[in-house]
Amino acid sequence: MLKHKPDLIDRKILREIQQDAAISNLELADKVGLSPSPCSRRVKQLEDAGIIKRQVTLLDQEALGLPLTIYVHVSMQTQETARLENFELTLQNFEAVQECSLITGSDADYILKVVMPDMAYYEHFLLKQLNQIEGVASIRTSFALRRVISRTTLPLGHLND
Amino acid sequence: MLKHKPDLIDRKILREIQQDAAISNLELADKVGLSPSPCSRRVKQLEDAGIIKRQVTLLDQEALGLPLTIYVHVSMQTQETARLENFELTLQNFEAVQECSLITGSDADYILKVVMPDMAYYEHFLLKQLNQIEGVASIRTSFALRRVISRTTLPLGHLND
DNA sequence: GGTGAAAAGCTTCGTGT
DNA sequence: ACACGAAGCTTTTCACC
Repeated sequence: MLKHKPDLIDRKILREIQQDAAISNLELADKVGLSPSPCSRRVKQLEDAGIIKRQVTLLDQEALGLPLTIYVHVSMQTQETARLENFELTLQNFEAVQECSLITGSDADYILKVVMPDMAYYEHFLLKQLNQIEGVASIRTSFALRRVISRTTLPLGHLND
Repeated sequence: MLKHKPDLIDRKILREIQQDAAISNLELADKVGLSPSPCSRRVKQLEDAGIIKRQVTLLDQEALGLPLTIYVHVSMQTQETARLENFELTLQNFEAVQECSLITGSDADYILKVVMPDMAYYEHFLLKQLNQIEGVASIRTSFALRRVISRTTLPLGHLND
């Protein structure tokens, strides 16, 4: 899906705004070596091309009282479409679930990343919510001891000419 | 780490700006039922309290030619501190690594989430980069067949009075 | 915390190169 | 396609209620 292949300046723009969405067009233009007008034009084009999705504010997990990050591997009894759909739909209701992917190459079917205030909350989530969903066969829990890398910036190196 | 416990209005603010960092203070104030001045005051307080970290722009993985999301479980030969530190430091150089956590409750030591343009890139990453790091014992690869949930918004429900 | 006004900043044009 | 410059607007920031 590479309709609008970003050139060198586009990539500079993307690099900057990925790190800081609050940057003004003026400062952005300066950093990428452009004047404000063509810079904002390029940003708009990148939005229209669907490359720029949206701007979000990142909060601090610890400061909000969510020190626990947990990776959960979920296996399903069957791979029936209806079962999977129901599982995925139910999961949408749990705000603690930051990520969920259907995966292959593992004994599990889904991998989840969830954040929690403490163990009591996780126990409740595990036994009363996740484990209650129809079709769940087994669950394996991995606690994150330490966050080594946590990035929202996508790599752009593969776009080089 | 709950120095400044956010009240109801704070939580409304956090909910809004988590979803859209581009919202103006005027519109934000309106949405949370405040006038602009106290609203911006609260946002500043939340920043000072370390609850608000920063604003970022999210890009589209597919539009950028990065259709592959891969979860990688890495086991280390030993848990020697120096080895782990070297592994973690080396990993910082790989922009494709979106997340990396040291985990327990699994046979693996680290779980990684990486994004890739295609299989050839991943093969290179796996054999020439990840596998070359001192102390890596074994690597298990799980391809994401489908992204079910991908959120950057932290849950706030546990803060309710 | 609300209201108002002033000041500062940004974005957006048009024009020219 | 980019640079420059002016106009117009929004936003932030006070002082005061």
